Amino acid sequence: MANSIRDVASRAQVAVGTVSNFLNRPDRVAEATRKKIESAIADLNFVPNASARHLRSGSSRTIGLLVPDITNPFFTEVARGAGDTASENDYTLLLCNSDEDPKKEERHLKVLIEQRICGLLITPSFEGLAGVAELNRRNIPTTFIDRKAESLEQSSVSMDDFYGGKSAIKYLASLGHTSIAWVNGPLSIAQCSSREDGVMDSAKEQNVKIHKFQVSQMRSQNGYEVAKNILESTSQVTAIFCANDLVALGVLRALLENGKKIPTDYALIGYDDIGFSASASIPLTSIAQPAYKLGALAAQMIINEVENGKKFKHEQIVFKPELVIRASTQALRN
Amino acid sequence: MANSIRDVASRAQVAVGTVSNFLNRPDRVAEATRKKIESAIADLNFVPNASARHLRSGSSRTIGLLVPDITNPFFTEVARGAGDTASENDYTLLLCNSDEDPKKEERHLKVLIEQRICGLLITPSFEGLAGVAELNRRNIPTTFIDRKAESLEQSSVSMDDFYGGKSAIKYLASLGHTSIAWVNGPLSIAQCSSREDGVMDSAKEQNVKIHKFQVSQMRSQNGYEVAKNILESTSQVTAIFCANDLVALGVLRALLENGKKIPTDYALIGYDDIGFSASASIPLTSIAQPAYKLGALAAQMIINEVENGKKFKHEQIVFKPELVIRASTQALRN
DNA sequence: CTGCTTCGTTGAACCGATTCAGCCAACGGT
DNA sequence: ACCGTTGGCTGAATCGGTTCAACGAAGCAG
Repeated sequence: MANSIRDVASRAQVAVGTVSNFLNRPDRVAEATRKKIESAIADLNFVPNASARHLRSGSSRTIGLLVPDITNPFFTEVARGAGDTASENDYTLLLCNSDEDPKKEERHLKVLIEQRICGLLITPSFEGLAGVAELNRRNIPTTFIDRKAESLEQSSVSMDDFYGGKSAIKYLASLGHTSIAWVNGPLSIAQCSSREDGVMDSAKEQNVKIHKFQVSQMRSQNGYEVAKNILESTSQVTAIFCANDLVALGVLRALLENGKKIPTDYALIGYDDIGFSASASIPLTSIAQPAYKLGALAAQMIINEVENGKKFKHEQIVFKPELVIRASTQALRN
Repeated sequence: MANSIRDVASRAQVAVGTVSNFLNRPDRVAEATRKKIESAIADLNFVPNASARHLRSGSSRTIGLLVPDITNPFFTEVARGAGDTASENDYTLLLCNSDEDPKKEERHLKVLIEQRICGLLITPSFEGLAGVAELNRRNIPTTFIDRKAESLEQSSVSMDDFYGGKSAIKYLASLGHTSIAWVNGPLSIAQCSSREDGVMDSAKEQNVKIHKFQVSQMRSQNGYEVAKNILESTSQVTAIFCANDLVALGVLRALLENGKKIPTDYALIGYDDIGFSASASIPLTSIAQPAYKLGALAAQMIINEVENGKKFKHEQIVFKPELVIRASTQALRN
């Protein structure tokens, strides 16, 4: 059923090597021959077999992307960026979602190794470094997304979380807020911990008081639940900063249900600037992260590394997030 | 660097065929031999090469999933379901996002053919049937997701959109609404057209008046924009039904900005029941579609078809969507 | 002891591409 | 006329698995 390069060769009356040249280095093939091969390919409806190509050439032209939660719009955007870039460079992206489950993550890594991916993009969670070590042992280049690499042996494309945390507090202080609730996720997640450092640093500088709250997972439902604690707390909080938008949306819903007005009773800031934040019923001020760009750039970098081999030098690129002001924040009325 | 089955064989002092048997049919291998091979594999850190396996065996154990918009949480869930099921059956899922761009869709289909996928899952948009014909010509089984197959030659897993449209109107009528705005997407999309049929059918039955509005794309921003028309319309609309949740969320935001109260001024219903609807600031009543299940079942069906070949009989499975009542709807005050 | 299975193992052929040494004009310089 | 170079083409070897006919040994029946 499926035609091979040999069928094409015999129909075009040329050698198999010539067909291969036509496919990979068309400039090495004379005009007349080219025409013959082209029409043979069209007649036979020939499409080369990627497995055979990969086997012989030694390169799979496939990169893996392993994300912890494809449900989070932030990662969806990362995947879109990486996918588009891969496509443009004639690479195939193999997207794997671990659902924050180490078992699934391990299984996916095994599949990726079987596929002989030539590069891996990964957002390492607290665990997940064991699998990465395995990849390293096999000399498969790995690039971190949204988490800075500690070692100079690998590249990363990440965000300045310290700066992000800092700028949110600075902005709230500039609006006159002096008592701010900070709703963070697990400190074992690098991003959360850096953002908290930024928050505390800025708090000292601006002389505002931070009241810490914590969620176990950074999902909407968790934000909804923690809001109760904020409302019941005796401190005179006038602003709330959440470690991501999903949590902030949960908080927002709880506050409105309790008859609070945003931004008058509370100013509210999220993090990530996912699409839903702009169209939330009270559009959310947020710290924007260029998720698509993160994915696209990371893909570009790993492709460069794959193609330039040893002479490639690793980079740790760090973007500064950007404050996006919307309706959920305003100056404190005096 | 990478070890082959031959390295394993020589280290374990057995023939390559035996190692292959160990990998694929362990029961055919004696206990003692099994042990030798196991330790050789561990020593060499051997992982089989998927390309070589696929090339010889003729089956890639890979299924493709082509979605029109990975940004839409509905499709993200479909992908999650399909991915999990594929994984459980030792298949690899190749997820492609066409971004509703026919060019991208075509490119992805070419890649999928090169990869020699053994089955394709696709949500066909108005276009995109040309590519599918190509797949058919190559005898690659294809299963439609969220769109019923017209032909008995292929399977599909879809939703009863007529019923969904109908039940939303029936519910609103039961609350006392008699003048309802219906915000639909392009009728060229099969789902939209069926939902509209259901809406109109129910309207006649219940004796309510439908006011039609239309968006060109089913995204939040489009809903936000169309809301203006609803507000300006002279008709006494008391309820709004949108063809999906993203649009409904856009409408919701616009209404609140205009000082309207939900559900008292307007009852509002969406479609899909994406996660964000439950945690919107006014939780959205919606027509729930089991997206994860759709993806999971479709994957299971195509795997069955791939493995049972000709004796497999195609099925068109149709689920009934389910009304989920939340705060955005209530009985009309008289 | 012979004939017949069954079980476990062997190794060469094969899948469909790429690679590369080698070949044959044709051309240009001297 | 001779030699070196270049451009275009050839086809066998190869990548790393799977498959399968064939084979030896063991077990059992008669």
